[in-house]
Amino acid sequence: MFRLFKKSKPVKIRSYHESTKYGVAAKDLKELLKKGCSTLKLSFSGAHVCLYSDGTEVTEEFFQTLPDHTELVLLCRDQTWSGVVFDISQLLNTDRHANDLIEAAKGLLSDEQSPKRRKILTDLLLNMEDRSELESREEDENWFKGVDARFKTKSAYMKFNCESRIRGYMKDVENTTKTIQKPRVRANFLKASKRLAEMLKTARYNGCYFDRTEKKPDRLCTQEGWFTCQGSFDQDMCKSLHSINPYGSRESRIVFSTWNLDHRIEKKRTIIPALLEALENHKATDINLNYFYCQLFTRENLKLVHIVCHKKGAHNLLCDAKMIFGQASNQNKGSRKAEKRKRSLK
DNA sequence: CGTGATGTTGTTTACCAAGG
DNA sequence: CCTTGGTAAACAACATCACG
Repeated sequence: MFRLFKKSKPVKIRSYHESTKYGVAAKDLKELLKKGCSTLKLSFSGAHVCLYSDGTEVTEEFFQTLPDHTELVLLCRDQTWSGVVFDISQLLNTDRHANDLIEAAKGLLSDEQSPKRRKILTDLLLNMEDRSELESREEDENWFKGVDARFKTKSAYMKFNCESRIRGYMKDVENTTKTIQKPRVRANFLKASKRLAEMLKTARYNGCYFDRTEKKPDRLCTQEGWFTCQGSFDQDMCKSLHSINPYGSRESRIVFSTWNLDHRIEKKRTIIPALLEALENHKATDINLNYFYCQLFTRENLKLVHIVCHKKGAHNLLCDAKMIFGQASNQNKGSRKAEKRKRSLK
């Protein structure tokens, strides 16, 4: 007598995108595909199955030899599953397994000899041990190690850090005053410089850029403190997708200090000389100081970049000649133009 | 041609002084 | 007193120029 019924084999099956596993019993591969496609709502045509663990394709023959409850992945036409690059999305969904993962990585690291593997493990740990949700000194003492005692919260420190960088730019403007020979120009420049300093002070040195507690358009980071590299001055965006959260750990905070606020139109090579030249030939009141303020100190001309995206060579960008003049008499015209430009940039 | 000095781009740190 | 703001010194990478 023929064996009419083969015994069904129970396996666990999941799809490419969803990590939820379903138990399915089938007596052969065809039945598995049929049942699998229906539970996972996938198209039957072109569907195939492989091992979750290492991506080995499951044939009819191979299927019969599988142990019960083997974990399998049901793939559509053209999809492949690499067992080595195992379920990355699950790794990123770390909140649930974060502590286990951290412990596991620390364990591996403790007797790891290969520098490359050490690097990978330490990078993983650096990103997993994210304390960015903590804000005060009491909550995350380690983050504040080496930070002046006057800072009580991370945001306050980051804000100061930003202010101090931007104050440095103002310093450069002030310092050029001393180098000017002609007394008339020098006096004009000093006046302009004083006015710029006033404007900057009113704006609180734009410290809001690094402060995650600031409102949306004012901060450069997310509410959690994530900053994204804006790409080198001549690129629209960063190809390497650099990102960092200095609020996350002491180490990230320190590494963040290597990130730069890069002037697209360069401060010393271009902006300051342009201001100087304008003051040589024109009355101070004819100059659109607001334009210079924006180029020197605001995100209109500043890009936050990872150090590898910070090009230190000449940028060869010029100030907009149309914007340099006409602050008072052409105020309306000028600001309308500025609005127009802003809109067309978006 | 390479090399060193100088000046540009930025950053951090320690320290000082004025003011609430 | 602590906070705030400013300064000076140190660091690193790159561009440019003069010199042997």
